[in-house]
Amino acid sequence: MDKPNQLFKAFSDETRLRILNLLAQRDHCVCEFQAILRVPQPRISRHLAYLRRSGLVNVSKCGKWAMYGLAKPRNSVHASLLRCVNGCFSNIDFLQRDSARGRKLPRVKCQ
Amino acid sequence: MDKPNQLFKAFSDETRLRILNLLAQRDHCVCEFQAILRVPQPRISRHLAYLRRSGLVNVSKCGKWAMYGLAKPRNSVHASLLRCVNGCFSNIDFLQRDSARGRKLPRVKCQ
DNA sequence: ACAATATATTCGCTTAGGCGAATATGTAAA
DNA sequence: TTTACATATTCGCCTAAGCGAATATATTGT
Repeated sequence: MDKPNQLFKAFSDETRLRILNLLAQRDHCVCEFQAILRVPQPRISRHLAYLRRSGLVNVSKCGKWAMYGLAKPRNSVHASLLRCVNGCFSNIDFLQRDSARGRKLPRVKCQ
Repeated sequence: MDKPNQLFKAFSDETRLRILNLLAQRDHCVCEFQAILRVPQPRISRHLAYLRRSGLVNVSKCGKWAMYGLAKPRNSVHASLLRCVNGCFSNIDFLQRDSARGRKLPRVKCQ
């Protein structure tokens, strides 16, 4: 497997774009995504599962939280898409609003 | 409209990736795509229509041929994706094989 | 033990979009 | 004008994947 178009498909949903954009800032748990994105929790978990299957994020359990972070790029398309997250996403209004909300969110105390 | 995830969706199909990759080299008509990609013609026309709707390519009629070319980027995501076409696609084997076939194809005489 | 919190998964439904086969249309060459 | 070529579109079918609602499971605090 590992067809290049699969990675683009992972970027082709708005909720997933918003998640990836937030993860460019720092790792987040599901409940933080809930607070920032204001969408139902099953929807967030569903898309996180999709991103995990695509190899774009990884999870680490930490007490009762599941911390999600961006995975290291495994090929050039992956790397290129990550550069897009960190670069051109700053021109997209609703993603920047998410980032702003993310910055003023208190961290979950983990460990 | 013009949601950023729509552009990624346009990249999320293999046939469309192959078309975009070939267009990075030069403009092509449908029959050239047929010769290079070796897939049925309606499939090519279908995906070209999709790419046109997405604002990624434009057509110009030229005698009995329809010449397709990459559209000028309209925003930063679009520009970023075009950079990916010209950059990281060179690491993808089947796309490079397409490009090679494209290079040795005789041009259609138009005008 | 119980309640609250955090997360994942299943269900049934609905839509987008992929496909090949067939067909329609437009242009040019004979 | 008939024929061949180039392209687009329609059809019916099928799968991927989106959604909310409900529910299951795990962990922690009381």
